Amino acid sequence: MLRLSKLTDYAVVVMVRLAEVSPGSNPDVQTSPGIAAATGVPEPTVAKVLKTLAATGLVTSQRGARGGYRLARPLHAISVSEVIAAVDGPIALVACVDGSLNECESQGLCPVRGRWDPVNDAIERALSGITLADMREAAVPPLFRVPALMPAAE
Amino acid sequence: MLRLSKLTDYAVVVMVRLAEVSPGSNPDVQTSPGIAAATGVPEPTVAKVLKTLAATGLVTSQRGARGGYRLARPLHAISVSEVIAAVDGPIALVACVDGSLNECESQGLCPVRGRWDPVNDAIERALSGITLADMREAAVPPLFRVPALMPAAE
DNA sequence: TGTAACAGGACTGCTTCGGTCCTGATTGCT
DNA sequence: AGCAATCAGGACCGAAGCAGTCCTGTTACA
Ligand code: FES
Ligand code: FES
Repeated sequence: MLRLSKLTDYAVVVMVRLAEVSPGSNPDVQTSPGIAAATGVPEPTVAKVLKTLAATGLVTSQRGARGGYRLARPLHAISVSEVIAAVDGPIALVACVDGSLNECESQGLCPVRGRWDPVNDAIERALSGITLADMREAAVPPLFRVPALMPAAE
Repeated sequence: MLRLSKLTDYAVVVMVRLAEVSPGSNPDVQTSPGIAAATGVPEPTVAKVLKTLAATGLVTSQRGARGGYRLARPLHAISVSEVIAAVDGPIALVACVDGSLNECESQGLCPVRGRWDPVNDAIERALSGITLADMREAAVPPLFRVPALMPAAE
């Protein structure tokens, strides 16, 4: 349980990569194929992730021929909870989100009504305190990141 | 994402019910059908949950004719993380936990290797601080909820 | 005008989960 | 001793969500 989806991890990878080129290089935006080549993630998948992130406002897009994507905020200003919420939907631990059973609304004695609220809030708080910059720091140490070194997935 | 399974919620419901046993009533243990009738959860499902909890040691079982289940620890000594780990497996946010594949190709360059560790640890810490007693308190007062009752771990 | 790149879906195969049921093993009671 | 109640443990199936791909516009630059 508490297994987050691969898409979320891809989102983190992509956004970290998106921040790697920002410091004043020739292009201020990066294209989906370029990021895919740099990260080793399949192009359609990375495109899907980028579109999702753009829809939620975590990254900004520039359409057209010389278009691409850009981070809306620096890494240290983006929390993990935002990324998870953007990719995997809102952080809801209980199943009462959908109207499977109507007894939850009318009765008021639903066992799951407010039970998981403290847990939910605690997780939300914990995830809000971690930024993408922290995750990059945690992942980099063993081998420094080399662009275009990725052996790709087999 | 971060949607915990219904089984986990059932486990909480069942364990809270298990603690409701009258101190000194006829049986010090409760049977699966009895708990199912008291909670409204289908009998096979509650039996499955109980068996899982018993396998992990969160509850103790008494076999035989007058058998049943009993909490191994009081509610305030059981954290939510234990229940989640018991029902849904270990709290692992990445997919590389099991040896489905040869782990990763090379752990040194794996992007997910240590990246989610701080997040994982933060969630674990947050969940460890909440006990079943806290969840019961949060769920019991549907109409008697007192604003100043929140323990609030801030 | 032509091309490069994003936008936003629809679609499908697959894994996992939720839920049920069956067959033993064990213990108390008659 | 025999019977009944109860747990133990797995097998099984259907449903749901997820991962991944692809297609058809729309926009902007050269
Ligand atoms: S299931 Fe929604 S309030 Fe209970
Ligand atoms: S997925 Fe297991 S180490 Fe990367």
